[in-house]
Amino acid sequence: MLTEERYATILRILEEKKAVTVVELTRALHASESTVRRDLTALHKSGRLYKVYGGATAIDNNYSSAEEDMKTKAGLFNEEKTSIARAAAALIRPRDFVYIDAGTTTLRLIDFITEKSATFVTNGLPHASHLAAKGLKVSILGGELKAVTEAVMGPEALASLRLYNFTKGFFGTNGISPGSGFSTPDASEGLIKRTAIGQCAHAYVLADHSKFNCISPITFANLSSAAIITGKLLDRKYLDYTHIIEGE
Amino acid sequence: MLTEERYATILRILEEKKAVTVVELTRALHASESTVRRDLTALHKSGRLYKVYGGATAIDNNYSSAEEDMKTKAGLFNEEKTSIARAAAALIRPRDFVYIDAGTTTLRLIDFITEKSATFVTNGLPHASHLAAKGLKVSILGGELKAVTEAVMGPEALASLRLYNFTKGFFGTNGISPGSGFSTPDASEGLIKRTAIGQCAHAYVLADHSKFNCISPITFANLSSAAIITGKLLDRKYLDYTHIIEGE
DNA sequence: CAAACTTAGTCAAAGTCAATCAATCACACG
DNA sequence: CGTGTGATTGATTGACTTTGACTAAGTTTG
Repeated sequence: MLTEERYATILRILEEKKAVTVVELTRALHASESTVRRDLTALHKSGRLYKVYGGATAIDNNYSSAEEDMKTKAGLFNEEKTSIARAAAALIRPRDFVYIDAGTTTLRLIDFITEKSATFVTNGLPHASHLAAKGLKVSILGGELKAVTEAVMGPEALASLRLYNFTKGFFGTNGISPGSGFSTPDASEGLIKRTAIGQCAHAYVLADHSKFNCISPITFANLSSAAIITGKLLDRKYLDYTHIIEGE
Repeated sequence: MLTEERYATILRILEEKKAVTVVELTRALHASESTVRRDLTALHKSGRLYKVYGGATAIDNNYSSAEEDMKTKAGLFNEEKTSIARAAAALIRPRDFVYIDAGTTTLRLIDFITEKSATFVTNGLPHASHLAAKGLKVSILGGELKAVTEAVMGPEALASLRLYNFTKGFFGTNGISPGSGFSTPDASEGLIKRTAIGQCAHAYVLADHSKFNCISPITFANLSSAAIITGKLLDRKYLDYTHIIEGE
């Protein structure tokens, strides 16, 4: 079987089952464990799945580009995310210099921006595109592009980030926990987030309630380094660690 | 069997199965492995399939949305532009380090790229997006975004451009003339083009016949600094100034 | 904390590749 | 009718890529 065929089969299985073990794949593909592992490594590198101990899982694919409307409307906690985006956009003041992190939550934020005198910098391709379409001043970070998320990553992005001093920054996250702070599944993504947060006078993390008490592999900041903007705070203990802004 | 018959058969099988091995094709075509390989190489070069190790896969342009089709079909000199794009894409060799200039002509070029081992850098947002969707290695220049063209501009873009040494670069133009060389209407755009061309070992300007003997305000290169890829060369005098590649 | 399992890395074997070459064929020309 | 020319084909080659088995190191689980 061709390499590409195996890739396609693996991704098809993942789409269906969301998670699969190496052993299951060796049977499905009639290939050796070594080959399956190599395939998973390649697909992981190109961002088409997450490799985990013992197998792989489907990408957390709330990211998207073109068919944004369709996907977001189908997305989870849609109302909550909208109210979060609205609350975040309200924080932007005249002549602010704002960093917007790649990701769907922050993408929604752009729709609610009304402040025309602010300047924006982002590492998300769709974000840059939307901001420009609204007639706002926008720059994009340079660097390698990750296919799935359409986000700019890598050493070049990090270097150019360090030149900026943002007044405000808006970030997405996959997990929030008192012990592990804000965390994300991808290492290079985490590195960008960590660096960007360091360049912001005020950092805000946008998170719906499902992200609380979750831990992802890579921590990119501790709780005290950013305020959290969320829909409805269910777990009051987070008030001990950082400032919380509730939407609506 | 005639060469064209084999081509047709291969493409028909691919359309149905999406992937096929060389061995399967030798049986289906009653031809030797050498012949099948030669056919695949030819079809790959002309952008009608992807050659992969062990066989070939169908081209999946699932990213080219209906909207885009409309746009491209509505454009002027559509056929000529397609053949220019095809000829340009065929120039990309394994491990090339390629710059792709923002603009619609170069955007079309991306559809025909079959070389997976090359690395791409671009200043066009849609270009980066398409390249990434095809699973190619791609970086984007950092800098300010121009709203209309979705192209990255400005001092930051210039600075990061100077770090790269491209093996090949593909550019659009608004005017070509013996006296004023290649020219464009926008100053900052011209500056980017000028700098980028300087970083390319081989530069190619893609231009349909309507661009010849036109002059735009800003000259970004003289004729000798880039080869011209065009559909059909009407004015033979340009052969005195630079190398010309005619599509189809 | 030890057994069971998982992993990245190395290696030889099998498979695949582009390049070369001689054989074949069609066609043109004298 | 024979010879030359160019195009196409299939066999062969040495170089390269992929594969699966094995191993030593690391991780999970009871």
